[in-house]
Amino acid sequence: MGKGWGLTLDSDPVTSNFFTNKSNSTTVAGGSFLGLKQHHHRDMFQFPVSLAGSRDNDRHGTSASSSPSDDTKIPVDEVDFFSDKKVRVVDDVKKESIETPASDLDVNTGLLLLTAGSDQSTVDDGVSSDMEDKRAKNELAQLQDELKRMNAENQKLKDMLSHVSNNYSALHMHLVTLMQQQQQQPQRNRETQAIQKSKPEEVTPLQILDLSRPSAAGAEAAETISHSSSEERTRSGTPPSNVEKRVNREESPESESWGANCKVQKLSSGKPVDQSTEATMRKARVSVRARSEAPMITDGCQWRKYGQKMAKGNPCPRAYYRCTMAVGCPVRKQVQRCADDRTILITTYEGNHNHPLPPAAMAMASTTAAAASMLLSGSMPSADGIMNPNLLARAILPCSSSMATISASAPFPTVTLDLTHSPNPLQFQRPPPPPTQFQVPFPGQPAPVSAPQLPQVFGQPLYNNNQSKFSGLQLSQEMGSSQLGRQQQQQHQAPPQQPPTLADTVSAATAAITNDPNFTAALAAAISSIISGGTHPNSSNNNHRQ
DNA sequence: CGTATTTGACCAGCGC
DNA sequence: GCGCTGGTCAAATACG
Repeated sequence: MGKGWGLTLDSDPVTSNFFTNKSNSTTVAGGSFLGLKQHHHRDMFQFPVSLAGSRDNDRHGTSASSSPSDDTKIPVDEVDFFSDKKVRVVDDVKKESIETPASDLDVNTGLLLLTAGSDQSTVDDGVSSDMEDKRAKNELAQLQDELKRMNAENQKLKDMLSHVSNNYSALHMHLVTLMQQQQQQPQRNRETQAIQKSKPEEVTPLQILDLSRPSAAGAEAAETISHSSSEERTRSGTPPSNVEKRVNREESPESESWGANCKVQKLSSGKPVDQSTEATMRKARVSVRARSEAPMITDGCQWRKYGQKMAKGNPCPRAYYRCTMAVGCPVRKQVQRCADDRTILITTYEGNHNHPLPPAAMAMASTTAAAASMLLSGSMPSADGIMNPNLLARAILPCSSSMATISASAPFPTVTLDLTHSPNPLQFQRPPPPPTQFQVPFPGQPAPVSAPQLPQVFGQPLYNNNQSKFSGLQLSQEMGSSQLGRQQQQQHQAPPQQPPTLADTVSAATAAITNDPNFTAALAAAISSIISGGTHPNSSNNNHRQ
């Protein structure tokens, strides 16, 4: 297992790092939202907010810039800078006497005032030190005000993000629940009869199928949304293992998926705590096929390898991981390369997280949870084992309705999200990375990615401390760092689309967060898509469309 | 030295 | 019952 890409993620990188300054010493003092923006990100996305603090950053960037984008920006910044300066020098005379409260512009130019003042002093030494002190104090006060304002703004943005995140989770889970109900309506009678034949005291299909537990999404808000259903499930108490066994045995084994159901049975009989819930959660499997040179795809979670086996029919070993983000998290995953195409990495998830997840993990977890939920809701208790694939596909990957397939022959109900197809040939125009690299550049990295660079997730540096495994999520391959430009490209290239549904919006946000190499872009896209509810600002989603 | 990974052993289910 | 297979455990090992 390669060590180079071992990464960890803060429990909540957005709230703990992203809105604070502790992570990046190179950022602008003052803690502005843009302060985290690094030079190589600059042309990827910019919030439509103009903060004074970014100017110094740009100035630093201009000193040793070599990229074309920098070249184009340098003169503008310089001109602005000095034009402000000129104005500033003239204004100094007034300011010395009246000490007016600082406007935003004043704060911005106040930094320049130091330079201007010093320059001026070389020309005119007659300015009294009293005035200098006064002016310096004034500037200090302005800066402090600005700092406060920035902090308040950061706090507001933080709150907004939290709110949006909660809303997203709630909406997502609500959608899943609604779709479950929609799917269950025509089947309920038949399923109930079937179950009652085998075991009359068994739990109802609704209880069995309720996989909308928000743990996979990791959001507390979602937990409250499905609180009642979770309670019901817990109170029901009856392990659905019998139903599972019956269902599983109706399906023939498939070499590429998790095989026997022995583990579920083991779990059901072994541990007393929450067995029914866990067993129910773990029987659904979501397989993600994605192209990746990395040994594992990034899903935002921390995993620990606990086993490796040679699977039948595949020369590549199958690795077993369990989630280590929380003690006792039941989520496991298998990672195996496709026998036919070694560049395809098959990651199979099972279970739902019992702990909050960082946004990076939420994207994948909620997607897989939705897939598992709807898979089970449509197929698990029924004999045909098939739900409406279009509905599932649209709900999971609305942008790639042909890429979500359901394996009816798997020993476990398994939905496969095939993310190996790229509808956009532009995505493959970039030179292929070295074998040890990830195809998806990490957020915060300039493209192309080079392996030794410290990867970042969502604009935050990741600690390369070998605590866990992280690599590039391949939900959409070849997402370059120039995300915004590509998105704009894709907006033009994308075929005519149906009016976006809620699932579209949710998945768009998910995909954006998951794929985007620049968290600010992804965040903005997610927020925008959720808030606007239909404009698809993140056309990265269109990567999946065909 | 603590933690993660490796890898052989072990267990259970399933088919013959 | 036996062998095959998938999945997990845990001691040994590697690594920082």
